[in-house]
Amino acid sequence: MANKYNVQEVESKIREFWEKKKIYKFDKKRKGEIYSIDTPPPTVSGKMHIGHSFSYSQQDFIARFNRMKGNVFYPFGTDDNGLPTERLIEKTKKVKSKNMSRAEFIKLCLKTLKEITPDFIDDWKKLGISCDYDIYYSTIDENSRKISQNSFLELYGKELVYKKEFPTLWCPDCQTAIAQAELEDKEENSLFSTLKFKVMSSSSEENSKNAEDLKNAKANTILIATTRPELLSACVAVFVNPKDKRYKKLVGKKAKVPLFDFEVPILEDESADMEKGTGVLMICSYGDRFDVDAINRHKLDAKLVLGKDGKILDGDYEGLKVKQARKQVLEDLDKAGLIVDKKEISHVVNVHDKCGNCIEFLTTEQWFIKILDKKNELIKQGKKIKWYPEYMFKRYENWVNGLEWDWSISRERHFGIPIPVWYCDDCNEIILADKKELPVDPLQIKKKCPKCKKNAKGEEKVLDTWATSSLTPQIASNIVKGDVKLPYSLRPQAHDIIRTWAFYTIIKSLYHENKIPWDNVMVSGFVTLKGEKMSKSKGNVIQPQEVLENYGADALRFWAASSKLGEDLDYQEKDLITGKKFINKLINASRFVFMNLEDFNGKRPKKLEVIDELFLVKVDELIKSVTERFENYEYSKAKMEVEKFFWNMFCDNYLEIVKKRIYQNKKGKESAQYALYNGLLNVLKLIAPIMPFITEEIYQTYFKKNEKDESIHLSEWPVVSLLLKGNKDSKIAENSKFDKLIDIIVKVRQKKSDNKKSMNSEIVLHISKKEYDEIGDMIEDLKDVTNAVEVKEGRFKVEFVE
RNA sequence: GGGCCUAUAAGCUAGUGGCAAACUGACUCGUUUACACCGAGUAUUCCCAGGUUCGAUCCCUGGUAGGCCCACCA
Repeated sequence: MANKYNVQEVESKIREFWEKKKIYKFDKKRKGEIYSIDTPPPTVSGKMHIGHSFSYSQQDFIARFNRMKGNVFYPFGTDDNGLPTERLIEKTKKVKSKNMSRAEFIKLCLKTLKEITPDFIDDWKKLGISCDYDIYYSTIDENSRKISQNSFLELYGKELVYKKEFPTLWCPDCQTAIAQAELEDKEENSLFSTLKFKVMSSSSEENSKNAEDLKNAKANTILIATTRPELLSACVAVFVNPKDKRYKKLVGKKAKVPLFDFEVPILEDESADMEKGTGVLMICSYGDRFDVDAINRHKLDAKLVLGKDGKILDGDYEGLKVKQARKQVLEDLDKAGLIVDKKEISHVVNVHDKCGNCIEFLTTEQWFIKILDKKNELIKQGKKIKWYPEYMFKRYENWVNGLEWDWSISRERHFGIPIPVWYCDDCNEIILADKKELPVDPLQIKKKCPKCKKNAKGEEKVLDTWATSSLTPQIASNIVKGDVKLPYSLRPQAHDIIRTWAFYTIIKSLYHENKIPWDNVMVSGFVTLKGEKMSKSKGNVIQPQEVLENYGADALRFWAASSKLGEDLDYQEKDLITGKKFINKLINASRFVFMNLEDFNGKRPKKLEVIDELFLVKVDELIKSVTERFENYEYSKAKMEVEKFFWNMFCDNYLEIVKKRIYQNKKGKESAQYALYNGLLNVLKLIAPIMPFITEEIYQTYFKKNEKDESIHLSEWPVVSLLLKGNKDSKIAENSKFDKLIDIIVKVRQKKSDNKKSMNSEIVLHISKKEYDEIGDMIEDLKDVTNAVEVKEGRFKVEFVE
């Protein structure tokens, strides 16, 4: 091994070795239970970002640990069927999906994906993510399309999918329906305007044909505050609270909508908050979700004023976008003297998570999956899964409890998996695709209505990307022909998509297989920079490619292992440096160990020196603890324990203790060699899941000739019994002797330091009789490490030899 | 407004019902058979208040601050 460690060189050499030898190939015949991982397919976005490198490292620790304990199924996929991909293609290819035919655009998407995906995946390989990249899926490939469309058909058959015309969440910018889970909050400044509505003293007998009378009637005025004056023309009612005495007498009368001069009923409804605004609430179709509820409740007729493009449909404001219309309406109201008060407020509005634009409610025909009547069952499923950290289950539960709509799965997009249905032009019959023809694009295939034999029209909508990515376990299983079944062992993911990916996957596997999708979920946090979430807009982005270039994958992974599961981690350059130092130390210690192992035959000597045996007991304790840590997904503690042990126990103490014995060919040399060899090998194995490159490099350089396994990552996870033989209790008792020895060494070092002497200055050491008796069989070692010419009984004292 | 998480040294983090700890940084010292990307040593600390307890940084209650999710959108 070269003296100077060239990270780039070594890591790419090791990577090539892994690929050539197919170290991470899934082989179901390999012994050991299969630990299956539902790998998150990253959205193809050009480059891996730091958050990816963080969370994928964390799942890889677990994957590698389990590979050494048995067998691992670890596929890789990319998510590339939705809006983000459309946007990426539009941006990189400088095209507008809207201006292209669907077939043309899809062709371009697929072609571009083919170009960019390999480079994209390469970043994962460079990080040392140990997936079997041959078990690969894309959420737009044939297998995925087939499974996704099949899921749709199956759920339709079970009456869990339905189509309905309903006011749904709509993004005017993306021009598609969206799901509740795709909403995000955004703080926005708005003008909160108080408008004058005339109250007509109409009774039930009177109506508008007596216009003359009404005009003469004594017209009261009520004030209504709103942030959405552009929806005035869609006003369908005015609500007051039944308990509100101020407005009691108005109930049953009609209010005249300012500017538009039509009348709407004044109704009592609990939802009107007496404290808010003027206590009077106007209901428009549709300002928000409460308008939707209110209109349904009172069976009011909705008015359609907004088009799918977010523009006003007709009237004086036709063609204006929501915000323009708002401005114009306000100006006109102002001119007419209908505004009593205006104030600037800051409030939170719902925006689409993909584009950040305000959502609207539009009545459109959409496909839904039933979930509202299954809340309890879905929570029950969630409870069967083990969540790491445990409290993440709460987030899931809260989300399920707070659901208000069924899952809207259809999207008005070009690029996506088509919904496999046709509609008869004549009788509107829904014609389903045949399972055998999947995957299918209904726009490409002509069908006839089985009833009236007329031509049927293909559905233009596509499935939302979550409708497909919620099937990743089934998609991956299908690649290996069902060798891996649900439930998987593990779903790794970040906490922001509990309400989407985790939730939807749980729904699908409940509906399709009546199972939980996985036994365990491990939830990663985010990467922050100085406490702030990284984002391109803030410009505080760290590129993992640069980190890999400067420090290497092992150091990056070492950093990623320093945060507890579920917790956000602040990016700190110094952590990378610490990782790099640790790598260096591993290299140097290994070189030193093997410098002294040239005449070592690999066999266990008949008798181990006490100190060596005790050291190996320490290693055993470490193995036991680290194994438990990994089993509980506590990789950060595992890392910390190995790091600490290696640096302090192994290098600073044990190596120092046995140095002289080996240099000077003293008695017990073989015993020390044996302990060094096994101690180092086990430490390497314990840290291998976290730092796969350097451990492999050291294994190949020094251990391979004696060890049977082709790669350290295919070697067996260390087991405790190796060293802890015989009476366990007595070993532990003796073990405290080891600690005692360390205590004395520390005290001697302190004395030397106090006296400004070098660590290898010669001394005569005095220790108490009790100590002397206790560590009696290790006196030679004590002499070696403290450079004492003599150890005497008596009060503790360090005498310096001139 | 509801739920959840977090609060420990200058920084980042472990940890425990009984002398509070690692790493980085600071300071002092040392370095000739792995490593100066090293070794040894020193200093500094448990958010606030109340309770349980012989004893609380840890458990309980309340508060404060920060983060996340949800609700609020007239």
